[in-house]
Order: sequence, then structure tokens, then C-alpha cells
Amino acid sequence: MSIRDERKQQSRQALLDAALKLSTSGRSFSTISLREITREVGLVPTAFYRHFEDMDKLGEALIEQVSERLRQMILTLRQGYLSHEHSKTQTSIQFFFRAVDESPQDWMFLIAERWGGSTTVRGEISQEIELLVQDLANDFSASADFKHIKSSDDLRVMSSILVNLSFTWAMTWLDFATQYTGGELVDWQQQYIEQVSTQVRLLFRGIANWQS
Amino acid sequence: MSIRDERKQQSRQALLDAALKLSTSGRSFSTISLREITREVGLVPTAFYRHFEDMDKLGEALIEQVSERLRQMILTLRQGYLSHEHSKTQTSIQFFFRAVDESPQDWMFLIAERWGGSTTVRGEISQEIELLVQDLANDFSASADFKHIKSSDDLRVMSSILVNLSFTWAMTWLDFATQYTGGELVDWQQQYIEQVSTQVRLLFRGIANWQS
DNA sequence: TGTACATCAGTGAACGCGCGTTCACTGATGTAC
DNA sequence: TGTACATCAGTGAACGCGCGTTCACTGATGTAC
Repeated sequence: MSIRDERKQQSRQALLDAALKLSTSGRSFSTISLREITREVGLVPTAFYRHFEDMDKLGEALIEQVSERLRQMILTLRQGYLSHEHSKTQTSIQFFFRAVDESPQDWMFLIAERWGGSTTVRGEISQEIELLVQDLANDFSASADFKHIKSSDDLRVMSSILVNLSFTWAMTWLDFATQYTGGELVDWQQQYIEQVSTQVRLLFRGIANWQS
Repeated sequence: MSIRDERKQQSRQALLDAALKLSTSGRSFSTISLREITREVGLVPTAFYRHFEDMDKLGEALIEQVSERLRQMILTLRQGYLSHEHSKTQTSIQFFFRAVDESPQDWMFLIAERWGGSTTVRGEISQEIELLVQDLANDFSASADFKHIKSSDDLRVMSSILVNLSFTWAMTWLDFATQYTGGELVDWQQQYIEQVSTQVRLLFRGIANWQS
């Protein structure tokens, strides 16, 4: 890639990063302006048009990028789980929240825009979530816990429960950090880990006793 | 109430109704303007200030009103369920979706603003959801299916799963109506009712086999 | 009941501001010979 | 390698627009006597 192309890519990425940052600092994507983004990056407003036709197009690119990062991250998470299949539920939950803490903006953006954004945005996010559900369902079908589930529809439904609940878990978790600090935060987090563990155990109890 | 007070109340309610309508027609509360609301009602922009200090205050009032309506509606739903406790899961789900269809804007507003709104809005909605979770947990404790659950914490965790999943169900359901029409819509709805039924049965399978 | 004054929901003009978008430009980087 | 021209990311001025908010106002309704 030429020097010019490289610099252009950097600017483009800076615009995307700024948009993600501004969209997850107490406001939503649809309330931030083109000028705010360029201001954050240190470019003149008109430079925006060298990279995106308008804010909608930047939004599309952002969803794609965020989804891709989340999918990769969850893939790593699932591989970690499969290689220690018999670890405690709590440990798995802790790994999940550690992953959430590692890229909080990605989670916040996808979840806030899932129902909050425009119809287009929602459609694109729905598709990405469908991929996550399918990924997880595939993992399930390879796991010993699910050997007795014959219907692949049932597997997808179970996967869907977990994916949807995990969004609530992630956002509740991230909200704690904005409401509490220090020891109080740790206490709430600890307590929440236990609550989520109970939820997961309950689900797996249901799965263990499932017959189609 | 005097004639003047009555008319003032009507205008105030008209502003709230317009705000709810505009917030749920493809955009979110934070993207609609004071002027749009008064235009929708047929008032001059400055008249707004006779009723609310600013948009934030109107938002608070709207959350309160929407939450109250949803709580009443869910109360009716739960009473209906308790009086036909041994009806099929599918029938209960159908009643739920009928309720969603009866006040779609209330559901859309609360769910979209749950993670999409400002920090204040989110805090207020969290509290309202906590009330819903507690209501449902109380119902559980009176139900035969939950006699063996000793811990009230466990009851609340189970209730919390159901409340959180129900939000996803409601929004997914309402999204169908924007994407499909006629027979195709009915087919998707039918299919989704079955998927949700599977989810609920799975949860209750877990609950039935629960030991603390 | 009638009158004189007070209240106050709604009006309409005016303001300054940040917005998205246009346009002609600049000057560093790329390309052809 | 050196030169002459092309490309194009970023600039800066300018625009019209909808916004929230102020202010003095109007006229119907309420209240005191």
C-alpha cells in the first residue's frame, strides 16, 4: 500500500474510532454529528466526505467492524470454554465479563443500537446476532451436554436464549462501573456473577432434562 | 377541576402522546425535537414551556406513564394466567403477544430507551424493570410450580430471566410487523410463537429440576 | 347577579448556534516518460 | 535519475436550515366584592 493509501486508511479508522467512542459515552449513534466526529479526530468537517458518503454509510462500516471484533472475541471465549469443559460455571461467567471489560465500547454500541437505532441499523445488527446464535448452536452440537438433543431447531433456540441473555448481562455489568467505584463496585460485581451463574445453571438444568 | 385546568391537562397529555409516537416511529427519544412535538400537537413551540421545563422533564414524565401502563397490563396478564394455570404454554405466549400488540409503543419506548437513552433515563428504567421482576417473583412464590424453591433470591433470578427475555420477544415480534405483511407475517409469527414456547418450556424444565 | 381585576395557556417575532453540504483551493504523493 | 503532469486527502469560506430559548403580548377563564 502506498504512503497516501496508508494515511487515508489511518484517517478512515480514526473517524470510525471517534464515532464509536462518542456513541458510547452517554449518547447514541444517531445523536452524534458529523462535525463532532471530525473535531474529535482533528480534521475539518469537509474531510469526512473523502471517506464516507454520509453518516449512514459510516454507521454501516462501524457495525461491520464492531460485529467482526465481537465474533472473534466470542470465538476465543468459546474455544477457551471447550478446552476446559469441566470448569465451574462461575469461572466461565468470569471469563465472559473479563471479555466484556476488554472491549466495552463494542458491546455497548451493538446492544444500544440493536433496538435504539434506525430500521436499517437494526436490520444489520439482527443479521450479525443471527450469526452469533448459529456459531454457538454449532458448538452446542459438538458438546457432550447436548448429545441427547436431536432437533437442530431446539439447539438454535437454546443458543438464542443464551445470546440474548448475555447482552443483558454485559450491559448490566458495564452499568455497574458507571454507578459504583472501588470496593462497592467489586461487591456488586461479585453478587452479579453469582446471579448470572444461577441463571446459567438453571438453563443447563433445563437442557439436561430436555426431551423433544 | 376547572375548565382551564382540564384543558391544560389535555395539552400536557397531547405533548406526551406526541413524544411517544415520534419516539417509536423509527427514531429514538433523544433524536426528536421540542419543536417537532409541538408541531405534531398543533401548538406553538413556546407553549411547551407551560407544561415542562425541558425535554428531560418530559422524558421523565413519559417513562413514568409508560411504565405504569405496562405494569398494569402485565398485572392483568398474570392474573389471566393464574386463573388458567394449567393451560398450554403456547396459549400463554399468545396472550403475551396480544398484549404487546395492544400497546406496541409502550414496549418499544421502554426497550429502546433501556440501553439507548441517557444515563438518567437508563437509571429510571432500571428501577421500573426491578419492580416488574419483583412483581413476577411474588407471583412465582404463590405458584405450585415453585413450591420447592426455598431461596427468594433464586425466585428473583428466575423472574429476572423471564422479564429480560420477554423484552427481546416483544421487540422481535414487533419487528416482524415492519418487515413482513399478510400471510408471510402470520407464518413468521406462528413460527416465533413456537420458538418462544420452547424457550419457556426449557426454563420451566430447569425450574422443575432445581435444587438449591 | 354584575363588575373590575388577576391569572395564565397559548401566541408570534426575534435571537444566536451548530448543523450538513457546496465549492474552489492547496500541496504532498504518485506516475509516465 | 530527473522532470512534468495527474491525483486526491485535506482546507477554509460560505450557505441555508431547524433548533432551543427569550420576551412582551393577548384574550379567555377564574376570583373577589
